[in-house]
Amino acid sequence: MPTPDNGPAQGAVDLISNLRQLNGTFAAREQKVADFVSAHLEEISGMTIAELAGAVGVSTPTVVRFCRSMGCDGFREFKLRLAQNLAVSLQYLAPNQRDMSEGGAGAVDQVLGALYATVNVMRQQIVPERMDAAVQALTEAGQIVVAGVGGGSTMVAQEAANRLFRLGIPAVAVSDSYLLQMRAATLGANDVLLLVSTSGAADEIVSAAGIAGGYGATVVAITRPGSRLAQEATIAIEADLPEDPDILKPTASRYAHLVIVDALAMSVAQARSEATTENLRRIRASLTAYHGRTGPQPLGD
Amino acid sequence: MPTPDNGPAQGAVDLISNLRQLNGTFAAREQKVADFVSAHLEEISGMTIAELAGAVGVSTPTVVRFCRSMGCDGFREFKLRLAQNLAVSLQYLAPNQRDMSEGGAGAVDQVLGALYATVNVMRQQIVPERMDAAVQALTEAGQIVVAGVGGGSTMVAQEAANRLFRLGIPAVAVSDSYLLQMRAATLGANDVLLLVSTSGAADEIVSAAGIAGGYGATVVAITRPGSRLAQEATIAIEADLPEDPDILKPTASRYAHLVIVDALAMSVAQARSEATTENLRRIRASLTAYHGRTGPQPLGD
DNA sequence: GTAATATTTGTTACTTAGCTACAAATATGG
DNA sequence: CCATATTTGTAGCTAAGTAACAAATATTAC
Repeated sequence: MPTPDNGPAQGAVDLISNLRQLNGTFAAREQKVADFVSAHLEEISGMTIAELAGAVGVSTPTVVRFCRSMGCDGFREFKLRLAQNLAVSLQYLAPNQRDMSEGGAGAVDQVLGALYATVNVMRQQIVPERMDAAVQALTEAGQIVVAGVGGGSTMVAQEAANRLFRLGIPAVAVSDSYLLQMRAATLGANDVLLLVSTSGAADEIVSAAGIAGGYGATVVAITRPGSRLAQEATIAIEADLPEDPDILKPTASRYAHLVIVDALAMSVAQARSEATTENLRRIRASLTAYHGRTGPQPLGD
Repeated sequence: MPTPDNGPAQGAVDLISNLRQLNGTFAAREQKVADFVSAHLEEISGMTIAELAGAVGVSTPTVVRFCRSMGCDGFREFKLRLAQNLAVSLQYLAPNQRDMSEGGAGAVDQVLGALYATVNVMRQQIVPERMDAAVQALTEAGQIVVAGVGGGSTMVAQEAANRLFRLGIPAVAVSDSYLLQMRAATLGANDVLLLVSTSGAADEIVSAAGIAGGYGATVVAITRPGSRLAQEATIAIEADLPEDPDILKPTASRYAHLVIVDALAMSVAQARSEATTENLRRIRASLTAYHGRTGPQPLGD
């Protein structure tokens, strides 16, 4: 859909999603190649065309033809692009190879691995139309109430309120359950309730969505696909994110949610830029007067 | 320094930093190759060894030898690894090519671009020893006070306190300037003051660091290299992060700081795992009793 | 200062990887 | 059931990457 005709080897096209999309449309033996590639994504880049053909049980030209069907110029380019597409997650996700015990930077790498994996999955699942709809609702909102349950989501909610508030839109983050129900009941047709929940099953959140929706407010939810919250929401930005069962590790989905919030806030900012820049100028001016520093520095530190 | 002897082609080693590190130690003609590669990083993956050799003005075996010096098995592997290393930044950092105007997923991509860029820079600058030292201090801390100024850093500070608190260590986040000074004064030899500041120049933070340090507390700072805060801190985790001057865009350094905090918290958790798991078990049990759900779900949502 | 050794670099030759052209086999439609 | 498309494999070709050896250059010791 993003690229109706992939003519001269576009570097940015994601091979893997392309593979998923074309799945089923291949000729019989080419499909076998596709299956094998899907199952052994990481090894392909290190293989020769003969090895791959041998492993699949087809001839080498079939492999080349498969690469062409994928929009590549040949096997060489296919390998290269596949490697590049995978690199992001692979770079840090070297599975057992890395010692858990090595302290120092090891922990950083682990966090980064989870971060990359989560964020990439999120990127695949984002539906642009939903984002646009959410941006529009937020841009035109009279007031915005943001909420999230649990440690991670609370933080994201607060950050969302923070960012939106800076744009001159009355936005508050609510973390108390009862307060949330009350706030939800005060929202009207022109207001937005923005909810963040990894699971989408927390009662207080779903209930708040119902209440706000009942009063005609737009409910934007960042949550798991098909969850109760997703069903209740007016606009559901859905992402099914992998979570590490290891309870010692941090919840990586926070990052994905933060990215979504940042993207929404940025789009809203651009949409409202006239009103916004004036507001930011004022904030900056007051801060500069406060601690004297100037220069191209991000607001708020 | 991380890899004294790079024997059998370690996949995770970053070629580009390796290149910078080895710069100057190459033989004359190999150095010419290195220079050319540095200057044309992105094109290399698409070149043949003959093309590269021709462009540099050396023989093909010299190129192969250069690749070997870099720890690769040959030119093939070199190209592949270079492509992988570059992919991360290239994937989203396609400069002006991407339309600013395309809403929807475009904003997400922009945020992701900034995220990747920032986080990769951070990863390069992390000093493992500092991380280890910080982890040790935090692990053995009697109490921890966390603080950050400005929107982004405040969030990170709160998240840090949140994570550490879950591990059974008394940790609080302070956002009020005066309260921070007071809190800092109450810290003793066994306590830790964890400060987050992008600029490292905010008076209230630097002052708090001085006070806490004066009373013998360990001051851990996540901040800019050489900043006032970095100088004042006992353990400085330094990262010089690129910031987009566009005020509408989100502050990407938050992500880098969050990753550091997560990594620290995770390491502390592992260090204290005996005490920790019991604590987490209790939290989980109480939550489960509260909303009935179970399963391998991250704590707190 | 020169001989001896080590290091660096290029030339030649070889193996194999990837691609093209063509032919056989299979599927599709009338 | 035949004729036409489409798919697949075989054989051969080009060139890419590498190895082995030899020449050139730098380094060291006496």
